[in-house]
Amino acid sequence: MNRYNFKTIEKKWQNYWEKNNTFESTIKKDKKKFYCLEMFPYPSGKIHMGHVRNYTIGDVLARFKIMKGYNVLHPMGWDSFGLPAENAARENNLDPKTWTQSNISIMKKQLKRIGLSIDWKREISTCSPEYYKHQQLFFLELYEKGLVYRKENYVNWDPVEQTVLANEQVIDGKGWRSGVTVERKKLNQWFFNISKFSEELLKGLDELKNWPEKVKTMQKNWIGKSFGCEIDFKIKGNLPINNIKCFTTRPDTLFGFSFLAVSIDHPISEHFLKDPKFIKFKEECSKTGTTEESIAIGEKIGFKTNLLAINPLNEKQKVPVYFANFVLMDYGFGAVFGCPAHDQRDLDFANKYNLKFKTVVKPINEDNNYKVIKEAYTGPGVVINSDFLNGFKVPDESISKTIEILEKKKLGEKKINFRLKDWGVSRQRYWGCPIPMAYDENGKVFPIPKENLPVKLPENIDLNCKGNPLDNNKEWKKIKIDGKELTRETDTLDTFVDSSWYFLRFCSPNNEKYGFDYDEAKYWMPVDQYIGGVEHAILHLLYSRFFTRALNYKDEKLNLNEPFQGLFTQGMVCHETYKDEDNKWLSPDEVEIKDSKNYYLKKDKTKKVIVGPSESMSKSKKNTIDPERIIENYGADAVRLFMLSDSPPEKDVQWTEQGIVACYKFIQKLWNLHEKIKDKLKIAEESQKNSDEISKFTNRLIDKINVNLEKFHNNVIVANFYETYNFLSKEIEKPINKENLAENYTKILKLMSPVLPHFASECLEDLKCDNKLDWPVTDKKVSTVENYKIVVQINGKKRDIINTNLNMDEKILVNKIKNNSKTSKFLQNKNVSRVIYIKNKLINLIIK
RNA sequence: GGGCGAAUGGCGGAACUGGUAGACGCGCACGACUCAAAAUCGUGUUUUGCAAGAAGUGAGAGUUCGAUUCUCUCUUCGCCCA
Repeated sequence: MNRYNFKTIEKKWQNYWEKNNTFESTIKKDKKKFYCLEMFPYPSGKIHMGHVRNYTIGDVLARFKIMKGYNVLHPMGWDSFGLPAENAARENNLDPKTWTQSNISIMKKQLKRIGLSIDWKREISTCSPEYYKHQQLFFLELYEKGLVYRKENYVNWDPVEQTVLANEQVIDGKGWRSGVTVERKKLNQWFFNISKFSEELLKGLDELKNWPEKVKTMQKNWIGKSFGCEIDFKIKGNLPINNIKCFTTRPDTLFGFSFLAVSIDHPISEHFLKDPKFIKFKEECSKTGTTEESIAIGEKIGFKTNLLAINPLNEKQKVPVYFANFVLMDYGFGAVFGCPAHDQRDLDFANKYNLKFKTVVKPINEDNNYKVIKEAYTGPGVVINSDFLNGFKVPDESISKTIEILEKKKLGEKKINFRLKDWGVSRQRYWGCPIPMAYDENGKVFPIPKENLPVKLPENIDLNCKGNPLDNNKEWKKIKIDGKELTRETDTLDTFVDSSWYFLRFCSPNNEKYGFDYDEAKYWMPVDQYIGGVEHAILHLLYSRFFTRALNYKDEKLNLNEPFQGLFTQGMVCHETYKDEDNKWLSPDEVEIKDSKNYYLKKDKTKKVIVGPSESMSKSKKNTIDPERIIENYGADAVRLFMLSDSPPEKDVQWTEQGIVACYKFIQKLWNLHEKIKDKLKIAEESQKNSDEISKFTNRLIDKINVNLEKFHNNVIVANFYETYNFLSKEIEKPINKENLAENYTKILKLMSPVLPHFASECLEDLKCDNKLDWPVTDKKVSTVENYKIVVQINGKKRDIINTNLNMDEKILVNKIKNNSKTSKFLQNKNVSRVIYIKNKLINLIIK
């Protein structure tokens, strides 16, 4: 028996697909389109198992849709701008372009070995001027539409990296990469006005029926719509300040007012800039980061002013005004009223500065003497100690009625507030898309004329300088526009901008005039199925949703709001972690498994290995497995099979050597079976009666695979394949009709081909079948109704399974059960008081 | 602290709209082949019991003829936000 030689066979089919342009996609208006997209990779140097899982899931779907007759677009590209290239270039004394391009060519080869149904003619790379010149044009268009603006803003400044960090790059007040405490710094930055779309982006989520609820909830929370009230507090004091506006979601606790806290960046701060104590306080504040998290965890500190704020509902009450580090200028109006009894942050603050406060909400089962002492009460209840608000139910009634009263008295106004802030896109980096702007000596902004695009990155730069290399490049910085001497913007765009429209570029990757062609984009968009890691649940997806809207804003030429119709977020690939006796990480290659409990060092078998928990593969823990080596040893089909088996795709999967070996062996077994079937087809009697068993099985299998593919139950599909093997290997031992076997076996191979494309293609060719890969349909001629197995329950307990005919009469069935040796013993001397009969499925006899 | 989700054999996991719990794989055990091993093939594998049977899907209740599935309370874990 021939062994299945995956090396030659996989290469053969990959060459075949490439030569025949099998996966090249063009617009075919008569066909239904399907745009299948996986998140494009960052070209870090090597593909990792996470990529393999991601692209296998996508590939199975794309191949399935192709076979179903859809016109499928399945492209691939490179998210090739970004910091790692700069860092690597600095370390190896290379330029980022060379480093990136060599990584791309390596990774492309590796991806091709997985056997993906990619249309490589559409390959794009975000770092190429052919890509980013369009992005610069979009930037200018958005600028014209008023969606891009420049403002001075406080940023998280990483003093080591010399760059601005996004909030999510600040962890525990420290830079995610440098680990150094982040500082606050004021810089001129470019912003995208994403907050203009807050409401739309929130509402749009309802349309996204094929998105995981989890992701939608995360986006909802991120956008953070809150209903509340804007209150104008009158201010008394020795400064020309008459009022301070606050936004609050809890106006119903206004009688619990104890202090007013404003951000250190609040406009009133200019009156204090000469006070050295205030300057000192400000410096102290800048030590804690600006993230909501660092503020929540960090100590709450305040600076007391001589100002007093008057409670609008009780003019006699005057409370102190503080500057406080926990109030953010860009949320609401940069000022909050403090109600310590019902907000933990306020309570911590009040206790620190010995401020008096009142309890104004009590839980329902407490009496009116209820008092908050150490823990703020934020739950539902009833308003107390609040004059005319007393008795209102918290929260719904109390909030809406308080707002009503405030509005009537002209003291406040109902307001909706969003947490979502505008998107700062300026990065002080070299390896990114240059922002096509320039300034005169007064700082006046001049957009680069569109005909001068692209603004290309200079080459041969010095990356080892401090700060932004572009800023240090005096020649590049100089530019003349209309005879005017100007200085270029030296910041580059956040790489999230690059990935906010690449799905549009794939529709017309070679269009030189514009980022995409409207007709082509209208045909292919939206992406029918987008697949990627859940770590992009918020930012990348939200930015892409914004950018699509922004491109369509005002002219509506694109006529598209939501770029991703369907979204699937796959889990990570995990592996056990190993350490030696000195607590140093070990890679799986260094470890030998003796039996399931004892692990030893390969090079020194007297030394035990400490096995840690399975965690997502990462270089730092050394628990990575190199896909290239695995494909080399076991073949692409085996890897694909393993990536789908074991765990549902949305959950993490555990990589094990045994698992991949089992998949490899299974393909061998399928091949052996294939050889047996071929023999059988040579000798099988044509006259042999047509057995329905195999047809019935195939019919059921088609139904199952269809359902499981649509629902991404990929692990169940693999189980279905194993069942199929088990069934077929027994079935072919029986006498069998030749035609019937050939027909059904062909169908089965086709069902397997999205998962095992090389293997299935080889077998189909070997059978000299038509090479047309159409998706099998069930054979309607095969009867499925002859025998029904019915579950017999007595008092709800399963006692037997019996064969019946379709829709058997209840009385006959009960009689049958009474005379059945297995069930009759439970019925002796008992009366059947009730019968529940679900035709063709189950019968339950209730006895007393 | 809030929101969302999960919990099923030794392990990963399956079970359609409330209708046979444990599919399928791994592991393990036994057997066949072999001088032997590997590979391969076969049989078994929730617990308990010789068996008939009984118990059993994190714990406790509830609805129902019937609950892994629905409701409530609790425990643990995960993710996100804070």
